[in-house]
Amino acid sequence: MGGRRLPRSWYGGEAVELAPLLLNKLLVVRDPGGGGRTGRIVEVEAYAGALDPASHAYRGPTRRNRVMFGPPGHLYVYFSYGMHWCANVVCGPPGRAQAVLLRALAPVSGLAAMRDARVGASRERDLCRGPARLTQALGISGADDGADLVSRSARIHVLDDGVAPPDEPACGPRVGLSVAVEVPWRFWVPEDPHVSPFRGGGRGRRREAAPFAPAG
DNA sequence: CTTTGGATCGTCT
DNA sequence: GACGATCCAAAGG
Repeated sequence: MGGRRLPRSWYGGEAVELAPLLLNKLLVVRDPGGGGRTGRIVEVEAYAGALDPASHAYRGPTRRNRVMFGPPGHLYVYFSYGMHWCANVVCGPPGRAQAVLLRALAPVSGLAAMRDARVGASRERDLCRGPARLTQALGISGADDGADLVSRSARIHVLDDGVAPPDEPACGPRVGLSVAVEVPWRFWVPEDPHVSPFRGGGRGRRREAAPFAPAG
């Protein structure tokens, strides 16, 4: 599985700028047996910390969100709806609590292990289609909250295998929010079948991402 | 394809 | 005590 790790400095940019650059990168989880599970990132959402009412970090540090307030290049994993795990890449300058939520992957390797972890996913397309599905498929859980993606010995890595991000990533509103509903900080690879379905009315389209600060 | 309702519990007010 | 950065199955077009 070729590809090089990205240095910590790479994660230091603003979430809104980094999110589209994460598209087409590889998310790799090393399994104890020596095998691994890999998916290509095809859908993400940016969350801008204290500036963003939709961010878990909007109201300041808490026990749950403390990892976001630390250095970039770590994983923020949270427990959702009493039964799911979702994973974010922490980015931005330390203390800004910015993060990029990983929403969907195109499975690349370790498909058998993914299927074992997701009994009931009938189609390959559904293995990693959704933020909680992808953590389940790759075996990411609360035990990985705070994991360092940059260190050589890490269990979880983000790799650049030379596939460039889309020239024109699609973008649109983020999914599942009750605030900042119009802010178009969800980014995905256009036409990719592994992107999760949008729920909440309106379709995303190709357009320019809004400037950094939310309009409201 | 779409809509609807239930599951389930940590987190923060 | 209320509310989720969700998923799934079931039912209807």
